[in-house]
Amino acid sequence: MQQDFLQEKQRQRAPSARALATRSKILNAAEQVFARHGFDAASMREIAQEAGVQVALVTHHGGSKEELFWRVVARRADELSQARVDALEARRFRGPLSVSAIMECHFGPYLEKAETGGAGWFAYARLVAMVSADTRWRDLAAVCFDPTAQLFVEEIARLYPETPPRAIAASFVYSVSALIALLTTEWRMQALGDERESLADRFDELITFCTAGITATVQQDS
Amino acid sequence: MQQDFLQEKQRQRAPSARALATRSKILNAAEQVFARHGFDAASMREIAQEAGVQVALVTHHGGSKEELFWRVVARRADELSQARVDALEARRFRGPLSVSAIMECHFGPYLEKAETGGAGWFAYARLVAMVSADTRWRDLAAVCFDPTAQLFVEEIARLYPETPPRAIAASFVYSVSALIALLTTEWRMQALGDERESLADRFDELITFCTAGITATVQQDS
DNA sequence: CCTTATTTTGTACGAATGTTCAATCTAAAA
DNA sequence: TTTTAGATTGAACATTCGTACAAAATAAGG
Repeated sequence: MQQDFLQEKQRQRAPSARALATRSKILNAAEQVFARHGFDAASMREIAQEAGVQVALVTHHGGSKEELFWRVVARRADELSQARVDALEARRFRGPLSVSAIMECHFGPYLEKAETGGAGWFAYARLVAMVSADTRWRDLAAVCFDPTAQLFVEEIARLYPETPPRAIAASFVYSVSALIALLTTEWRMQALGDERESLADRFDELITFCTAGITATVQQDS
Repeated sequence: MQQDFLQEKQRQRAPSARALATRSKILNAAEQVFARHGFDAASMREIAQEAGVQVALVTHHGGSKEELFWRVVARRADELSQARVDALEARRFRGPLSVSAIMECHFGPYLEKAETGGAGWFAYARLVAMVSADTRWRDLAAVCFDPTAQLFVEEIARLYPETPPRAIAASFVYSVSALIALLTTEWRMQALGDERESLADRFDELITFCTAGITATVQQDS
């Protein structure tokens, strides 16, 4: 994805290897702190401390607090969006698509990254929840999330040409919100009697839930 | 619901009618400001200004900022929980329950209140989203939300005795998260092509979605 | 080696925050 | 009417916040 929303300032030299390392260290620290406290309660000072650098260095690499949040979200969103589109393309070659296949192409790549990529991707899930819930991040969502989501909605719409797109868009948003709930409100499920099981099993269950929901909705509205 | 988590200080006189009025004015103002900016970005000063009173008066009636948030959430949660339980009881007299009937008893009372009760209930939806997403409100959710949710989960579990409760709890959380998404991320749905329609129609669609999802999940896991 | 762009440090500023407290006003109770 | 608990005001406190800036350290390019 082209990141034209915040270009780097003009450089005369390429950033040094060490600079790139600290830059990544700062983004990781910001990701953890933002996920832990939310945007407003997170402080630049805690981010700096978590990264082991000075406060001004965070500003130097990340820009303002708001710009820093953009960079943190966009970094993972770009990687994940690419993986989702790739999964969809690969699946297309293996025959005609179904609703469950499309949802697997959307949920699957995140599962793989979360299982192998450590705490960063779980923190990212909390950031997605924040961005989706707060109208303040409208533009961020429009840049980072909407294009890929639009792609998947259209893919489902192709399966049901006589169903109005709005019904599909709504049920897709419900599905994504359920995914975010799975990743961010595990404590609430446990409080209601859901003991821990493997993340992969939960994903299978979720895909069953969403596929049935989407199918029932489009059939009712067509 | 018994509100033992923060009792009033001992009084020698009953609060005057005017005091009760300003108290309610403050809770309403806090509700709006919390919903608008989130807990951390909301300021006691903006709440005071919105209520047309001094800052110290907000503290006097609401306690600390955190206590004030509890009071704001608990006020609506108690009323809504009562309505949901009443709806379930009333429905039981009209014959055997189904999944869709149970979900209607959960979603319906909110719809009625939102359609007649003005902006307060829409603000409350945003507060529920915050509480559900942030582990900081674990105790608040346990007191205000979990008992009623537990009741509905058990009601569904009674329909499928051979299904493990955790599958039902998970799909119920997915359903509630979809309801919250419907109420708080309308802008995201519109960005994906969902034009505005009546709230009641959206609720019908959502119940279709959730009923199908729950039914498919419990049948797969039994 | 020397120059210079970049990275990193340390510090400081002004603004905004939640909370507290004494003083004043209101109205219920005696 | 007198008394007094409670409601309301206004101002102040200490703290934390995001940001800016100059100086020092680093490393790349000539």
